[in-house]
Amino acid sequence: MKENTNKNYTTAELKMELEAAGVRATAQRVAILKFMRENPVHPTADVVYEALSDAIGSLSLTTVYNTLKLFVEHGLVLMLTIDDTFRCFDGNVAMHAHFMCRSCKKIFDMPVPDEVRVFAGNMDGFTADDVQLYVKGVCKECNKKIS
Amino acid sequence: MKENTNKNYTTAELKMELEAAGVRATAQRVAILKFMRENPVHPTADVVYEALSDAIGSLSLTTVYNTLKLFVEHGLVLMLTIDDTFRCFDGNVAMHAHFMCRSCKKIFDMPVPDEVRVFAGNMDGFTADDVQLYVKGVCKECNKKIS
DNA sequence: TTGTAAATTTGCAATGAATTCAAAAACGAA
DNA sequence: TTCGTTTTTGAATTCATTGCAAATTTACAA
Repeated sequence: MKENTNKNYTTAELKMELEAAGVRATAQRVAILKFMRENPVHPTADVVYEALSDAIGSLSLTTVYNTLKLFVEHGLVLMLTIDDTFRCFDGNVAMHAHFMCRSCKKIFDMPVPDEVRVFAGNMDGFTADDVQLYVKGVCKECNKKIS
Repeated sequence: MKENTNKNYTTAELKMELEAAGVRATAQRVAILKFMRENPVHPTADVVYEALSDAIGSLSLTTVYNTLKLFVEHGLVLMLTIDDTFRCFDGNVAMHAHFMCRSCKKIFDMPVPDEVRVFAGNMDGFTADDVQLYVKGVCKECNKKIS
């Protein structure tokens, strides 16, 4: 529904972003943030690990788990829980909804109704820091195949 | 934010509901559906099992998992994926949002903005069958304790 | 009722994503 | 360089969920 602008990031840019967020800019963190920023996908920790383990021979899956958790805590990436069988992440932290296709399992980004944005501010006594709108069904492509 | 009306259900009512949904009404299924309908909580499979294993001595945790999965497939209960560390279920299938407190971990029901309801119909080529709005933050009670 | 095939339940073993932990490595300040 | 701290690594572990095969229950026909 929405194409991510897929620009490239320099190491300097990524280091600045990490330090601005208050996390030390190690080689592993720069590589993981670069992957999350440049790829408009919703990878699991394992997918990130597989994508980077060639370039960083020593990379450990534990480091990917730790780093993504750290990034979530510092607001650098989002954690999605749209599917209960795996945890995935999103390098696009701007507010948007997610659609997961029950057939092909792909996750799509979608715009969010304005009302959802203001929704979080309207809860007497409750303070919200994260709003996720998840939709499940069948995507355009799979609907074509079925009919 | 919203109190569930917590009426009692007769076995006859529950059996009728199961059969109307197309599932055979066994003793275990009636007991599990009764628990889900009468308790306005968001239990994990294990919580349901603990709640019922005294009354049904032979009950197996596997049966609870299988039955809740079956109920989800037949629209009798909802599965929530608001937290990635556990899967929980909701006996209230009317559309509503969920708020999870990061402090006490409780899950609250909330009304949903009307726009979210119509949202699912507005996606060119995509067909939606499930919409979940998850909000995380700190609940009223925990906010009081902190301040 | 009784027999029989199908559906359901049970309990234990297996799975696999995520975490723990302690040792090794990298870092940063002096 | 040295020292103390932070980060990374990988093997072992955890634990919620699932697989599976045997036991039980059910529906229904004879």
